[in-house]
Amino acid sequence: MSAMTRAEAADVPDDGAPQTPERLRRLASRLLSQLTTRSDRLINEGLARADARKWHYAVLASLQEYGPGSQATLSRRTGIYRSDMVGVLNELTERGLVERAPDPDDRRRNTITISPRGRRRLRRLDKVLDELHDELLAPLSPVERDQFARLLTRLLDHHTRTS
Amino acid sequence: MSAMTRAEAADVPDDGAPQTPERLRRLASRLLSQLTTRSDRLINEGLARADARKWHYAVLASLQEYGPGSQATLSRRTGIYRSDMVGVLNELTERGLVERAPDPDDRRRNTITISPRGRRRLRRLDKVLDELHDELLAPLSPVERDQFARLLTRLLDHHTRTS
DNA sequence: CACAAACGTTTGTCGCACTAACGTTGTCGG
DNA sequence: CCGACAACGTTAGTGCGACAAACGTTTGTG
Repeated sequence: MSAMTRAEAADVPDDGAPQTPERLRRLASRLLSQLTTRSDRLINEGLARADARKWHYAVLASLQEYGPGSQATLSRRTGIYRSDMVGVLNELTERGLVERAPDPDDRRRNTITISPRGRRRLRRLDKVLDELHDELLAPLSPVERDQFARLLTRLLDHHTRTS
Repeated sequence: MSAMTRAEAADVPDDGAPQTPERLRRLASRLLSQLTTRSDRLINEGLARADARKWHYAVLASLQEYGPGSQATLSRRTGIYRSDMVGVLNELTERGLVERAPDPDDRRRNTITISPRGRRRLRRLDKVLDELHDELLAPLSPVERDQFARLLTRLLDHHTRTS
């Protein structure tokens, strides 16, 4: 009970390796959040270099694939909260990537439309994100990347149904 | 260019399904952060019910496995920033789970020691976390859980070496 | 002995998920 | 027809996690 305490704190000079406790190394939740921290940083910095944020991409992709929609619709499709959607759309309109116009059929809504410039931007961001994901998933083979994505999708699906 | 716009915003009443764009569904970074959001919430709420936070677990596990250490050492072992470590250790000492005493050999440091109560708490939290991870990984078979953990570990390792 | 480095601490920043509240506008049941 | 209610866009604010900056104290090092 007292023999093996202070094993490295005084004796061993702590050679480089951060010595993560095994309990933590095995914890899926921890692996997830740690990896996500790195991943988010990687993606955010990459997108920032292209004057974009991931929310921009989400909105542009949604508009491209499903056509125009109200802010609330976009909110549901992208998972961005409607509170935060306001700012995102401000940024996108500033850059001329989308257009925000009041919906004549329902004057509570704004109709958001992607612009030609927005489409070009989306294609650009597709490339940027492709490269970034190559970096993110570098240690994995194509097959493993697929496995990984499938596992993530299954877990995410389960926890969104069971919300 | 105008035929398929407003495809669902007006015509279809948007039946339940949130219609996530395919571009987003395939994005590993997005899957990661979405899942981590859910995972973090699950874990945080579960630990909160046991009057704990995940940082508590990290520190207790580190102390148990490697013995006492200074706050800076703990910081490196757990990945918690030294700025935040202060508060965590306050909470842990308040609950009598660790002891913080000035190190006589180096008066800059505090030596943090786990208490018997801390050890009991750690065992309790082991159980709590086991149950929570069962919920988190529910859709996966044991083999798949292992695959998942290995993939995460490999990715994380890669991005910590290449930090 | 001067200087740099490590330690613990306080304070603050940034991004993200999320809540609360408000005024406006549409819907629907009696 | 109207009164209750819901949806919309917007503003402001909360909580949390990761992190930077700066400070006084203490300790090794040239």
